Amino acid sequence: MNSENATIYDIAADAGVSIATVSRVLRSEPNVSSATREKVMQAIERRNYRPSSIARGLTSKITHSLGIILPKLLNPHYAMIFTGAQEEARKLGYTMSLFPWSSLDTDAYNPAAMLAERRLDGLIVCVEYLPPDHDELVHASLLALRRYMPVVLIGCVPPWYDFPAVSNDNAAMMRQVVAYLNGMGHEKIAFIGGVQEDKDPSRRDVGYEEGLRDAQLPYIASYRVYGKGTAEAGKAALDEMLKGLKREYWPTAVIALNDLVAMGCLEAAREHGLDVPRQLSVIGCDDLFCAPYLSPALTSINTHQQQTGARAVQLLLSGERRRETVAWDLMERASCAPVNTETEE
Amino acid sequence: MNSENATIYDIAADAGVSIATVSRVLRSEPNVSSATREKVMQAIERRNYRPSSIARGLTSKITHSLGIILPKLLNPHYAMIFTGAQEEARKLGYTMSLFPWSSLDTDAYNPAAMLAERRLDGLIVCVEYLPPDHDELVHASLLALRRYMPVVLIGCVPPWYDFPAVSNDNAAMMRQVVAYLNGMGHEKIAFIGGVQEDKDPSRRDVGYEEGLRDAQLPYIASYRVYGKGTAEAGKAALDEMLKGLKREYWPTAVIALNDLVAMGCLEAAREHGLDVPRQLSVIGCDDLFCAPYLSPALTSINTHQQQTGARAVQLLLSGERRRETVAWDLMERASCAPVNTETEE
DNA sequence: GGGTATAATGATAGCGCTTACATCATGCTT
DNA sequence: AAGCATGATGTAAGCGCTATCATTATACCC
Repeated sequence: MNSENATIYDIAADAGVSIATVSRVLRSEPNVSSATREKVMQAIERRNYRPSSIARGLTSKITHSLGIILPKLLNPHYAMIFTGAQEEARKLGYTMSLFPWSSLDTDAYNPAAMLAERRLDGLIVCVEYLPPDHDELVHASLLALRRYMPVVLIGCVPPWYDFPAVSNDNAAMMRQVVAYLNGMGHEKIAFIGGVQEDKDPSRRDVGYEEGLRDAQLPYIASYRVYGKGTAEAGKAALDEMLKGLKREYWPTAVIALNDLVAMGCLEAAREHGLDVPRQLSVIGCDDLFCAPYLSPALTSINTHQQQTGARAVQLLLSGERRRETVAWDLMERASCAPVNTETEE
Repeated sequence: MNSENATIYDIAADAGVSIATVSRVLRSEPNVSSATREKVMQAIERRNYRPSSIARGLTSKITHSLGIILPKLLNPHYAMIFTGAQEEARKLGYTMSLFPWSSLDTDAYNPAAMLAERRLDGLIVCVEYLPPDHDELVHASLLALRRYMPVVLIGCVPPWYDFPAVSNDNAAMMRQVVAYLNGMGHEKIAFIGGVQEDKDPSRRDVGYEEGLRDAQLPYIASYRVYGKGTAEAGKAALDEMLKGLKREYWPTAVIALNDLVAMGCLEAAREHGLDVPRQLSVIGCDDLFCAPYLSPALTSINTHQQQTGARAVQLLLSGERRRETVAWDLMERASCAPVNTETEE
């Protein structure tokens, strides 16, 4: 195991050439005679030689390795982003390492030190919804990271950040969702968001408001609550909303920030004896792999996270400094239905 | 962005010492006077200097980076393993990179070349259930990888492989599951496995057989089918089983290889108009995050995958060459219930 | 106080590559 | 046949560290 590997000197000696020549064939430079190239290739083959990316990196300053920062892979949303990014990186000959970190808790473990020592060729940072007062803090962290390597952002990025980024047009997405539900006759449409609001126009909660306006529906504050974006939080949020309203005011549709929250909503609806979708339509976002297997199967938005991850890698490596938007698809399933016009109960 | 970083020479010059001394304080060697150490620390602070792990790796042969090979992160089972491994690695000062590869398709993209160039300090390989004729192939691939770095395996490892490994005692686990169901009165217990059987005694399907024997139940071949371990496959497998049997012979309980398969089973049961758990108990394995949110909530086995990942890292870095087993917990939820003794229909 | 163990520091040789730059055959030009 | 691009190879200087010596300063002993 781990027997000391051959070096470029060994190959040069074996092939009877200088290390510069070996290096040339390794990097497939043009000016090498085919006879020499052949000799070298054979020596490489014979010793099963692989150039050390470490040594290469020291000299050439490029390490062919990227990093990605995200809160947690256990959330399939991030697993999709990671997968998309990782696959794209691999295709381009890059390795991808994970540095878990949530932009929500800026005080916790900070990967900056570890990142600074690794000489990565680039870094992708998944930014979570930020409470208003976190904007500055997170921005400072990002600037610090950028001192060491190029950075591309993914997610809900405050508009004033001067970073290349890939995201969905969340507001437009939510406007479409509201229109979709309204098209089925829903007028009492609730929204269960993530952390508390701020004024970022790219946010989903803002899109929800705009959607109501487009549909000429009143904005009812009680229909809009916030949670932590988890299933438990989603369940608690809907539960509280229902408990706080007389039955006649209960919403007929609820839009969840993401599928985890939607799962919690389904659970809460079940506990309140609400039939989904007959009495309550539920729509999620992210289209997690389990969405079709919930009951009822969850209508959701496929946000093409893998593509988002892949694009981020492309931006990173191309050096283009711009913001991009990825399309989405409404996945119609059983959890949303036209509003029930028969008398309830 | 990416302004050329300070080097050890810059720090040495700033602090008025030699690079050897700077290196000493970096590695917190004892023989440095506190005055000198202080000077150096200040220079480091002032220039915001971080030693290059690349250069370090070249000299010291240790790169503080590990790799992990697994089929796909989109399967939460692997996301859990990765997370456990990654977190443990981070705690120990190591970075973790992902190399996707399934031991099932040995012919597809092979990460060996990329791995050989990276001078990783170790590699974790998640081995999937192997069809009999794959044993040798995969073993050869693993030996090839071990030429470059230490390897620790996770998962269902053929007993004759001479590699350190971490896994569950799958057979014992399945024996317990059969006993659990039998204890609720079930006698017609089906099993939906992964790839076709072989004789590996650590496998879940073998444990299923043993469990039946322990309970003095007959082994009925029609109750045991195989799929690909996905939700779709699970659904198709149960569907076919039911279609192939007269209703009176339908199993009253089904054990799924994992939660994905179990999700498929729930779906199939729904389509066949079977009430779970009144007419059919379903039990999964892995305890995915969505298990409690399925309906009915899925009874499953928590196999502590994160812990498995963490242990693998510990074995890797400690150099211990042995096999380990991780405990599991039965998570009782609503999808399993005592067998229904009333007349059906 | 001369001699010796010990702590503190410096000089320097790699680690395994890439990359100017130098060298040396070739073949073509005129 | 002298002159010169051009192609093919070699030489050697780093890249930013670690690690082994060698060297010097400090302390301690009889």
